[in-house]
Amino acid sequence: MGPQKQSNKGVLLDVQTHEHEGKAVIDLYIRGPRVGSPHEGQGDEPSLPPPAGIIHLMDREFPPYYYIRLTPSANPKTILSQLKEETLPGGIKPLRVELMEREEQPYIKISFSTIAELVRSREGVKNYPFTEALYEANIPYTKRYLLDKQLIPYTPTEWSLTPEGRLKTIRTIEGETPPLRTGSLDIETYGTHAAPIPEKDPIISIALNTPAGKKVFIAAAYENEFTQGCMNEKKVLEQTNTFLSLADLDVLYTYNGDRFDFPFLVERSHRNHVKMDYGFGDVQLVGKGNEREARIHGIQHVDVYQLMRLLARFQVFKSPRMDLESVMRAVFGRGEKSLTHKDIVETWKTQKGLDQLAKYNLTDTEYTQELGDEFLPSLLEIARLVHLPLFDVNRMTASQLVETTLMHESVKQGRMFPNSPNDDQVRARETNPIEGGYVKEPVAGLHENLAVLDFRSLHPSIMISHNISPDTLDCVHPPCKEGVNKSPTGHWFCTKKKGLFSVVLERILDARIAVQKKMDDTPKGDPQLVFLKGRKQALKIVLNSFFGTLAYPRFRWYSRESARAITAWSRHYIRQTLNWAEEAGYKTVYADTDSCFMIVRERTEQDVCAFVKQVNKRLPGRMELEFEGLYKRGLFVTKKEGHAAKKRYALADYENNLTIVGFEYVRRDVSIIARETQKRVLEEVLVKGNPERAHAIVLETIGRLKEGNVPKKELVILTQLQRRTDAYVTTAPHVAAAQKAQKRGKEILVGSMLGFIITAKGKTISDKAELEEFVKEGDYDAEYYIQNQVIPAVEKIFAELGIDSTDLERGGKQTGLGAFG
DNA sequence: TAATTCGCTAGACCGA
DNA sequence: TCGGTCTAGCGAA
Repeated sequence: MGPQKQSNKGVLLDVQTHEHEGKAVIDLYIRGPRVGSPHEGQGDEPSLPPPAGIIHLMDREFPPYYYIRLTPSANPKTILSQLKEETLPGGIKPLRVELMEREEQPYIKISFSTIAELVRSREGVKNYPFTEALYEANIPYTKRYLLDKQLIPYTPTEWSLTPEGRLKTIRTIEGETPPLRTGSLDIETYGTHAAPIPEKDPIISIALNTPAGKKVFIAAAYENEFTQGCMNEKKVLEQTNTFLSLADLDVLYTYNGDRFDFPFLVERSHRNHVKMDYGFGDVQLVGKGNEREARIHGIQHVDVYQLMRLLARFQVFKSPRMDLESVMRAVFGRGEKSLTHKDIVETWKTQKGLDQLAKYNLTDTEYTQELGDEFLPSLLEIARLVHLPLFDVNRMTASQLVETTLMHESVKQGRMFPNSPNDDQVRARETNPIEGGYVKEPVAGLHENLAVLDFRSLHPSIMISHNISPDTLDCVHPPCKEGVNKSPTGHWFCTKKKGLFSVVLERILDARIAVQKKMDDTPKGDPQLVFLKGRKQALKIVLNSFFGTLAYPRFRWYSRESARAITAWSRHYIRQTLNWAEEAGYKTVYADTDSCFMIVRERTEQDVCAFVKQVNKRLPGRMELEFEGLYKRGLFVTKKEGHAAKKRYALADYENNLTIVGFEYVRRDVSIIARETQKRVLEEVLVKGNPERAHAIVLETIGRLKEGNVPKKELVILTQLQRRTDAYVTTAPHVAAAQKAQKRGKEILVGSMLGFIITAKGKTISDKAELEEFVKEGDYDAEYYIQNQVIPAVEKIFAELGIDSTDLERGGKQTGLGAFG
């Protein structure tokens, strides 16, 4: 451990594992204090960085283990001595066997020298006659370490060593975390195949964006201020290694590095006999189902593509496509189109336009960097919350975040984790779904002076207020049975002892409120705000994930009755609120799960807020109704079948901002021409109060379509291909378009977003559908876009205003406004 | 191998 | 050619 002896404090960055002399060893990567600082971003060579800041500690005293739960008839002591003597099936000798108690149940804790032995032992141990079940038998080893040691990554950490230099203690301590050093990488490859193949196609350039400078290494005789020409691929790879080592990063961003850049880098390095080493260790590609993950020793590889997908799932931002440029535009409102693979092939063939190639290569790293830096605070907060390295949380799903958080609390409370369900249990759970939230049928029409109220974090607040948790469900105490936590479903939750879920949720909710308070107290423009915003975002994400997992059939802590109780209470409280509003003299026009719309009439915002206050007095615990806003106008439309449509409405506030919910305008599977026309119509109707103008806009759009000069990009319909094209029962337009493209030799991946246009040629709509790239400008079915896109998007709006739009159906031959006006 | 249910709409498909 | 039913996708919360 050597020269770091003087300092035993640092920031824990990563935990990994390796095997040494037949023993599983934990590797801890800790950022020690940086001495001095490198020159930032000047010149073409990174200047020498400070002395390597990463400390590598090893813990050799943490054997992997799991628990055995014994059958009721088994004698724990006898079995303990038996297991101590015995060699397990497969010739495995346990390292340690101990008897222990959890929640008043005896368990045997069985430890092994290596992870491989633990894994191999499971089947045999499971089949012993005295074994009822194995517990905590498939917890990843490094996660187990963080759980048991209660260590939190990215927080200050202190450790001590024995005189022999072995790790004695390690713990998380209070203190500030210094900012992380981040950089980004992007590669370009050359190949004429449909998709690049690492075994065949070379890397032609690599761009790097680090605090020590920006650089493109290109395998060509081309140089400029940021580009260095290299003789060949090997040289490009070697230069990259050197540059990255000197850049001394904590975090390296890529965009899809897991599935593209790193598989390439690993394979091409191998073929060129170049050792990949960015200053500390090599790069590992870990298979995970059909996916791959690229893990770099000592540096956190944050795949920004994975991160953006995580954030998109939590609706932090919305983008129909997930490529770098689309995401940039969705998040920052800017982002230039990158070179296509075809452009790159052409450039490389002719060796003309290398400046462009280098520029785009570098631009992509800049975009990746911007996105990464923007959301790193959120990711860091999640990492701290669930006590896992950035690398792991970067690739996690909602249920994994929740599961990990609950595991930490379980360890703290000395509880055993429930086991994951087997396939039969999953199937049984799937066939028995729970009832969801309440949606009130709206009163169709154009309303004036609307107030919108909503429950702040509805499900979490119900869970906290009624102590809902699988471990408090139907507790044994008689008074609880008829207490305040008796749910409308008839089940009840303990009123004496807080449950696992409630404890965790309350902690997160309190943290979120504290962050909000800090934000309110922080002056505008303070750089601290960025981090606070990120933290708040992260807390919200995790907070909102708990309810869903309770009803998720594969979840360890699945509890149908808990989930049912939550939704039953949610329906109860929203209905209750609607009633109270009516009693107070408001007319309620709509409600969906946690929100409530009512007509204010002659009352003021103060009146509404006073009403909200009254409601809050009557709500239990941490439940809270909030005043969301006041609106000048709101529109609900009638469906084809005559009832008012739920989950679609439009609002205009007193600052003339338009909010559109559920309508075609927000749907990616509708053409831009239809969406934009709908938005303009809603704007005229709700914001400007000018329906005649709205009508004229539609006629004008229909005219443009008929003339045949609407550009392609306004006609594209986006739809995701959710399975292989041959796996569909019916051939929808996007499937038909994909099949045609496949016949032309295009490779189409499952899950990809297809952009298609309804052309003039063909009988059915599917016949006419072609992927955008195969359609010439001007080749579109004007009738389709008029009758099936534009008119359906606007006619229901006009219908609510009493405007006869039958002239639209006939293609805008007439211009009358019918009954209106 | 990883959160839920509610709801709308389209276009294909099928039988009369 | 019609009308009903089913498949599929997407959004709200």
